[in-house]
Amino acid sequence: MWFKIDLYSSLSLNEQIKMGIKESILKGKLREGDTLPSIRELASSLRVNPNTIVRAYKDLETEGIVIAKQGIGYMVLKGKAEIRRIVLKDLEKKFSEEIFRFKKIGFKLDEILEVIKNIWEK
Amino acid sequence: MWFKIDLYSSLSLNEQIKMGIKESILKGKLREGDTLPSIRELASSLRVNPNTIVRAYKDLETEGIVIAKQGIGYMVLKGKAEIRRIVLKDLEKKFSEEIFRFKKIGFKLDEILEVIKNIWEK
DNA sequence: TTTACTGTAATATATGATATAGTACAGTAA
DNA sequence: TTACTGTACTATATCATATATTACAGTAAA
Repeated sequence: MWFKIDLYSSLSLNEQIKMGIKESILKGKLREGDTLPSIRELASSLRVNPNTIVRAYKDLETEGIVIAKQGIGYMVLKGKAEIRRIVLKDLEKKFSEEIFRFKKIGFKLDEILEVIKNIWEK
Repeated sequence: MWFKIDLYSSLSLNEQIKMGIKESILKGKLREGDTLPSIRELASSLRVNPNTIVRAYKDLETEGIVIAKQGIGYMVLKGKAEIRRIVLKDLEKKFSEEIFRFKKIGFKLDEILEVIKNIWEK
């Protein structure tokens, strides 16, 4: 498969799978119009329960990234550029609450940016 | 009390309490040498189980921010400046994994900084 | 039509993290 | 002695996450 599961990640399996599919699109391993690996196939190759794949695929469908076709499979609806935008939006949502907390406490934007740069350089 | 608990926060009670104490120091409501509210007192004022406060206080002690004194209470060991540094380090740790993921995928630092700025301006 | 794939649905169970409940013990100080 | 402190321990509850299992339904090719 195009990505692997890290049992020690802070991300849940569900999130890792969704991210894995998005990354696959970004890397060009999946393109608009392609079908995702079947639920049972991905489940067995990642050694994960099929229900877990079902949930991830449905979430991706809700996000508008793929569409389900009974008896056929899941088809990719978005290309690289759109996924880039979506993923950056995901990041924004994920960091929002924490950043606001810091803003409220009285930290300055530059201090936060500095933290990000520090992480980046490691 | 100097802070409140948000039952709908994405942060656990434990994390909210630890953050609440740190913020209290940053706001000058708690100073080096002060004693924290007693475990039972804070538990009842936040309407939270005493065990939850115990855990939070012990975590703060592990971080070196307070020290326990049997029969007396918990005493604050750090001032504003040190807490500022600690809290920024906390942020760095919290964001690291996610930022690295983006770096690895091929995003540029500037794109991430842009996301942070977007959040900040809202 | 049969076969072998697809997705879908539903119920039950397991696990771990988090928080609660309650009781008992130990140190401090007035 | 009294009334506060922190500490320790065991039990229970809740929720999110993931697993296990079985059954049903759509698609396509032999």
